[in-house]
Amino acid sequence: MKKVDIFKKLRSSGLRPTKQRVEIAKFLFDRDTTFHFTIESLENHLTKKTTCKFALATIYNTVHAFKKAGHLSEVDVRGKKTYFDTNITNHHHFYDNETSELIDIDASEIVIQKIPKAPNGKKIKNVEVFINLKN
Amino acid sequence: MKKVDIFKKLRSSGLRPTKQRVEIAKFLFDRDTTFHFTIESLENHLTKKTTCKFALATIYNTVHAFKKAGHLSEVDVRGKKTYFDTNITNHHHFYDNETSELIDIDASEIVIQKIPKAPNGKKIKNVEVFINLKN
DNA sequence: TTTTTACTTTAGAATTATTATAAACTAGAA
DNA sequence: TTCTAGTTTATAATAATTCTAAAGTAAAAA
Ligand SMILES: [Mn+2]
Ligand SMILES: [Mn+2]
Ligand SMILES: [Zn+2]
Ligand SMILES: [Zn+2]
Repeated sequence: MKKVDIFKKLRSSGLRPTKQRVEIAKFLFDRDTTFHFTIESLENHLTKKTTCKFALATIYNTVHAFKKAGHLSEVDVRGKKTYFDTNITNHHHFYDNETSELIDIDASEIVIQKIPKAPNGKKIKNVEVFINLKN
Repeated sequence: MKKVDIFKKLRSSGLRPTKQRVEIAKFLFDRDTTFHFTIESLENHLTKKTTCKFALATIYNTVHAFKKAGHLSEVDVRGKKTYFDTNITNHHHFYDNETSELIDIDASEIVIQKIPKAPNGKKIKNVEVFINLKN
């Protein structure tokens, strides 16, 4: 991903390209495959692998701005911390409870044959399949 | 559900039948249909509809004991609060984001035709389908 | 370029859900 | 009854997240 694209992610999220935000965007989007992260894991990476300083609030604010702009999604995982996902396509997850690891499942890999109709006056927005793993 | 059964729930959870615990168990299990709740909604009910006093810690402890004994399950819902479920069968959920309401879907109402195999050395423990609703 | 303005970062405080603590209380065994 | 282990409770501690307001900076205006 080029610098231009990083700036595009920032601009389309209503964010000025400050050095903190550029570092965050580079880490999140300048890569070949998508991944899952928490604010904590993101902060760990940033403090270890970059030179600039990051206030926690800056990380929270930037991640939320990306999410609001549709550049990140959130995954529901049991537990206290929020998991984010750079894969914003419709997809599903394996969850390994031992390692707390999320693994993507492409939407095409799961086919649902039968599904109930939505209740009175409601529509189905999306269907999320979550597969818990054991050893 | 008879008093005997309430006592059985408590005993099988390793809990003595104190007045607080009996009230909690009666509210959770002495009814015809299962339901979903949070610690907060449970506390609201208990303080309004019963005469005895409940420390928050007692509610947390009792609910967790029921969960550990398998009398309650936990549902993953986006948000900060933990949702519990008196339906302990394998089942799925509709989630109405407008009202924050969970609606049960019986396991038989969803049929999955195709599912990926679990990664290396792992097995599938269970499959949870979560259907988000919109208006 | 300088000035100005609006936006941004930051440290620390506040908030919220949850869990831990330890003293006063109680169910049930002896 | 007495005794003991288990229980309730108020309160403190913890952990993730959000808020605040002062100091700093990007980019528009002059
Ligand atoms: Mn969650
Ligand atoms: Mn949750
Ligand atoms: Zn994913
Ligand atoms: Zn349910």
